Amino acid sequence: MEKQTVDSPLGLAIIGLLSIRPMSGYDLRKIFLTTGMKAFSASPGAIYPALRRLEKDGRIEGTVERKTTLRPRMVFTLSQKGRAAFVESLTRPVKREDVVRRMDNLLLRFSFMSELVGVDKIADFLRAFSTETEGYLRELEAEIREYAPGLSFSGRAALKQGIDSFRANARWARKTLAELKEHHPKKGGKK
Amino acid sequence: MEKQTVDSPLGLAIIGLLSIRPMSGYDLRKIFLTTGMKAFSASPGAIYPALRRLEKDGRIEGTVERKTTLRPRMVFTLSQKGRAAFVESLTRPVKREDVVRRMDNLLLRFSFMSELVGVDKIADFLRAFSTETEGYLRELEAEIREYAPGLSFSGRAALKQGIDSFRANARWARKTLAELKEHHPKKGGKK
DNA sequence: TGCAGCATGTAACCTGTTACATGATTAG
DNA sequence: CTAATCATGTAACAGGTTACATGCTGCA
Repeated sequence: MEKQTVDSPLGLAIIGLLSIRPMSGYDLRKIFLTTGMKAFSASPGAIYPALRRLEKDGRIEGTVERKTTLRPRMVFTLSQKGRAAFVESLTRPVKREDVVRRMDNLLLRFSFMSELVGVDKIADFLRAFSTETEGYLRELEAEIREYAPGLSFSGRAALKQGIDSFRANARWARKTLAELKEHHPKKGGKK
Repeated sequence: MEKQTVDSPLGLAIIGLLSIRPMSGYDLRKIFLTTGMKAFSASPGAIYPALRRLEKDGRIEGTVERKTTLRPRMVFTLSQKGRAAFVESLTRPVKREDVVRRMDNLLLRFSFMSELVGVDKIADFLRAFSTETEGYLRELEAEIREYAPGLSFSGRAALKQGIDSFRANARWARKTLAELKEHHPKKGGKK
């Protein structure tokens, strides 16, 4: 079987944006610099090598605009293979470890789902997201009950911040699932 | 002047833990594996090289227990220099960019503050944290107002998640600042 | 003409991941 | 004795950071 390509956060973000429309490296940079995707690196030293990796892997294709000059503008398009692999990666099961160590990756996956997978898959994602988040939340709550007395003021407060933050995520997932059901009632999704 | 040492997340976590008590690499691993610090790498391939870097830099000192055997146990202690540098790094100003791209680093810094800096510095930190978080929150809110119509269901929901999450952080900071004032009333801290 | 912004790239470096390897100690 | 756990490490690789470099384009 094909080797399991685990995307870097930046690679995944690029693929996701290209799934919306073809773009150049510079277009991607601007998005990372100016929108809510500021968490990703906008440095050319990260973006251009990432694009070349994805191209070598056959998941995107670059075509040169403005051929005549020495400074061409390359526009990248998601290939069929790339789109298929991306859809597959979007629907991978949500594990506890993803919630604990790769929350950013989960949210990134979610943000591109509507256009590429059915409503039922989105609902599955949100349900697993809730389950795992709430599970980890219980671990953290047990931990604070057990260790709180031994911790310093700021140590304890930092732990509470973690709990608050996972709690906000769990709430978000439940609310979003409810909205999803409201806007796409009853019968299954498009895929 | 000394070169500005920017710590890797793992390096900072290790220094912080060693500021509480001396430990071996294996002790650190266990903490990263079993406590709320799961977000850090517990792999030997990350921890042992990090310890060696910090030692070479003179910020920690390793002493061998159980000298006789081929598999020694090394216990690392924070040096005076290491402690001073750590305190300095804890009190560095909180910038907008820290909130946007290095939230984890900020929370890590905060978690070790009580034992090393005065109450007034902790309060400064929380105030700057609130200010910057709320500032970024307003940026995100402007963004969702402007772009929401053009976004897909999941794209919009992902943006909302970001807003929820920063909002939770802002609330946490204000609540924590209030608790701090309650428990350490009026007159300045120890440093 | 000159400058700001468009657009792409490279090189050195740092750090983390994965996988592998090794020996020591202790409980059953 | 032997398995689990303690304890430390290395090598190959991947990906991001910072700093630098270069050329094109439109406009004042």
